[in-house]
Amino acid sequence: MNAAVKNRIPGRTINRLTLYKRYLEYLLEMDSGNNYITSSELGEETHFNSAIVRRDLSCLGQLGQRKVGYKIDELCKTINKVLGLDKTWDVALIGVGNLGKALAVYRGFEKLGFKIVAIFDNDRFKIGKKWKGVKIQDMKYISKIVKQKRIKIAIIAVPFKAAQETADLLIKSGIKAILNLAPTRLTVPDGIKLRSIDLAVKLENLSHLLVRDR
Amino acid sequence: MNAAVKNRIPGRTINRLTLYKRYLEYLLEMDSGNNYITSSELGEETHFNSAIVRRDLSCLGQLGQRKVGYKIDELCKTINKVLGLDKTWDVALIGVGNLGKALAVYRGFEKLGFKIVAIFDNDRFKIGKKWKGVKIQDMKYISKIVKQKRIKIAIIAVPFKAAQETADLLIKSGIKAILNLAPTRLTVPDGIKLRSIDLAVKLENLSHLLVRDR
DNA sequence: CGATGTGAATAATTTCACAGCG
DNA sequence: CGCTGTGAAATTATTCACATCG
Repeated sequence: MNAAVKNRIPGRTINRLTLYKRYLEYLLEMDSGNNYITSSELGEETHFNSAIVRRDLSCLGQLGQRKVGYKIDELCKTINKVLGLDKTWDVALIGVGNLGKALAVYRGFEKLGFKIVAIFDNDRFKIGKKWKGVKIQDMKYISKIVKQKRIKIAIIAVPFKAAQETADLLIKSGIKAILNLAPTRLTVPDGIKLRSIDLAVKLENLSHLLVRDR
Repeated sequence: MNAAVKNRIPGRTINRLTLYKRYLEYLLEMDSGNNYITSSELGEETHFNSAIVRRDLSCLGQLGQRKVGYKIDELCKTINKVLGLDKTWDVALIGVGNLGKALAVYRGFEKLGFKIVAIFDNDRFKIGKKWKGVKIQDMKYISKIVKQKRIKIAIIAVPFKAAQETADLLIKSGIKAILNLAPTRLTVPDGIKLRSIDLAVKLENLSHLLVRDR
């Protein structure tokens, strides 16, 4: 059934890899002169136990050098590869409310390797406008353009009532991964990757913690 | 050391409670006529196993009725109480870039019980403007106003370079819980609640999944 | 020596499966 | 009967602790 189960890296590990990598890139940018980093240093910086740093990194192969640590640039490159960041991903953004707009103009994406190449909305006052050089198009062209450009990743930033039908349409058009920012649980077929950012979950978690501790 | 460790509800459970509650509220709004819901129905809807739904809900006390299920309105009320949502929380928003603006004008918050009562930025072109009736103020007044209004929750939506110092200032001013939207790991003292929303983590998780499965 | 990599121990979370009860 | 609530098993994740090796 599962073809690709050799050495599946745990989901939590993947999340931490992003955080490790962010710090490694910061170090490289700083050019501190230090070429190596130990698991304890990396752990301290990212607030994880050094043992889990080592176990996480051991998923990537034998990268460390005893007594020295991990070579920063090499480790960084390996993590990027595992995260699929050795290429740039074309991304479709659906919905240009304030949140969508925030994403559309956010420059950080491209640095990470995600390039918004298509933007859709169904507000006729927005259609035709450009954000960072990308024209906002009518949502009725989603299927055509996603297919044409072979886009694999989409960000859904539409109102929650429209989120599921948007997802369905995207998937029918060939999208393989969805980042859902609408505050609703999406249902997607097997094989489609889905991650959600849910503000309410985070906020209510905080308020719970506040009342829990008196 | 820990005064409030009687019946601490697991963090994952708390996250799911938000999702259960969202569906329950939807049902109440629909007024479908059905007053009860079973763990299987709730689980199916929220994509969780019915056993974990039952275990989660059992943390709240003995709420279910055998053969019938859980009374929707009662369950909803209990969850809200546990999540600290039986009152409205005043929230401070720091940073009115696109992301901050998206949050400032987002009407969903208030419905959840979070009211943005103070907005700060240090861009003098933004200071003085109003968003949804709340004036944007100079960040130098953070301490004064947070103390004055006794605000406990803050959302940080400033550029990542300013995030840590903003957090430090907020905490010194009496903030007890922070939702961090800046793409950086914050360090906060014990007792301060911190949750982060990290777009990069989510996106890179997706790209990893795409390359993992071919 | 001093760091990694990893078995083994521990902890946390989820799932199974069923007793118990209205 | 049909559901909840929950022991017990299974699974997953983290931490300890140390053999190993450059």
